[in-house]
Amino acid sequence: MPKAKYELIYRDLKEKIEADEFPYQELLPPENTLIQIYDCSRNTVRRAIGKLVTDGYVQTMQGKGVRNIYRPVEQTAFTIGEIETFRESALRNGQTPRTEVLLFTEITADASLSRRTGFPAGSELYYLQRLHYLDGKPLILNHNYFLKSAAHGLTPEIAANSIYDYLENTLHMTIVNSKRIMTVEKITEIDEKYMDLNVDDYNCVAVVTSSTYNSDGIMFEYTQSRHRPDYFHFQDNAIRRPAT
Amino acid sequence: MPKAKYELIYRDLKEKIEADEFPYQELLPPENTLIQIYDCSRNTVRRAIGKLVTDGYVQTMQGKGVRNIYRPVEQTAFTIGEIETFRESALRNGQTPRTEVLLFTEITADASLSRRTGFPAGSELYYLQRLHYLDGKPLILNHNYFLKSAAHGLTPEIAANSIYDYLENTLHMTIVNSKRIMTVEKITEIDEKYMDLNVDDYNCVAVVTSSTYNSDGIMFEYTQSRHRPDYFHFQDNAIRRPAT
DNA sequence: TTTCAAATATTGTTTAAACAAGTTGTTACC
DNA sequence: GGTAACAACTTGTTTAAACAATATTTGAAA
Repeated sequence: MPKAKYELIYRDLKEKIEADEFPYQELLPPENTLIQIYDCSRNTVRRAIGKLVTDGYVQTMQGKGVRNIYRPVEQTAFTIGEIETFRESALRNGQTPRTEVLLFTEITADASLSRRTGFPAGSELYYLQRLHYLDGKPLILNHNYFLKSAAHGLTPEIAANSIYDYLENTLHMTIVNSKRIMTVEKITEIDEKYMDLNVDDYNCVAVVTSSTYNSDGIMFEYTQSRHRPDYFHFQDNAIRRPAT
Repeated sequence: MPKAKYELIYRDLKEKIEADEFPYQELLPPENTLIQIYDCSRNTVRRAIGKLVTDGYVQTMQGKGVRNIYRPVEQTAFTIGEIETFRESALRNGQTPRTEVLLFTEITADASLSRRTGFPAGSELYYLQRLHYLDGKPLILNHNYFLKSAAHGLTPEIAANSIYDYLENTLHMTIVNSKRIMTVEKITEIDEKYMDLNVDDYNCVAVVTSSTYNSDGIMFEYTQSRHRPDYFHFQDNAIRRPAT
């Protein structure tokens, strides 16, 4: 339920751009027109446009206007670009998700694990291994570490569905921020076994390591996602800051 | 030369956070204090803080304050995360960059190339192959396509230094926006030859495909960067939008 | 017709103010 | 001591206004 007015304007403009209601490379209506359309102040319109800029949908040009530079992307397979659960991502792309829980244990972080994950030594954690299928194909092997104090009550049944759904809707946690690092690593025997890969074919996987924070500023999750290389697809939009 | 006040405040706070002047997990001074420190309005302070949020440096909590969640990252090798030239990135990480131009030609986009790159068919282009070395090691093999009309006067000598430096400082072009897609691809013979790789070791490379726009909204560059997998490292910070 | 200056249109920055919404601390009351 | 109401503090949203900076159009003068 979005309440903020700028959020509504942002979504409306975004939908219109995606629906091709503004021609590619052409200018959107000027701010003054949008102010009348949406019956709001200039700041509110500008805030909505600012979000479209960071999305890479439009480009503002001082003195000229706001140009539509949105291009639809071909959804090859699995696409990430925001904090989105596997399920959300799959459904958005019209695919059928399934998750298999390979391992569900509780562990205490020792010095080594603490260094690797960033959890304080001695933290009580859930450690899970999960395999994500898309349209029947195993694509992602996840190693999840959840802080027990923040995700208490987690079960294998929940893990087979959506952990985030549980955290957000049952525990009422608010997920805010996720720092991610992408690398490419050599395939392991576990990868090979579960993701149906063959060293003679691909001998690497794409690895996304993420540390996720909730609204209390607590890092409650550390996850390593190992992706089948032939289905890995990550999108990004970068903005160049003016010269220093 | 940053002129905007919010930009100065943003940079000052960012430096202070990186210099550990605010303790990790603690709150920054409240807005009202920052208003006095920087002698500005509340909006201006909030704009600076907003940029720190998207950088993943801080987290705002309504009713509580702004928490520092910045963690320094170990710079393993080559790190991307903004629009940055190879040279800028290398120097920022204290490394020695060198670029070798393998190929410098001028071509006209046919239907196939147009479909692949997004340039209109018939576009006059520069096509370059460049090899980027870091501390003597060949790490990135670039296939660059530049729109001739936007990058006229490009020479192999310029390409061996910094093309962006030429575009920005000589042609006075303003680079604004870059859409990037990351995938993992099978290694090619060219990759193997130039990046000193061995199929028996890694048989994949990390591929970053980028389409870059200037301030006129023109896509003037299409580049495919093929990275040595063992040195590839991409950082990102994602923010979860509130539930729909 | 050409050229230069002024006016107009558009986005960029900053200030000020009011109210909303969430958190924390205090105080009065039982 | 416990609790509930209240006050104080903090961030979130929105409006209004003024001026700056850039691009385009208009119009007057040569």
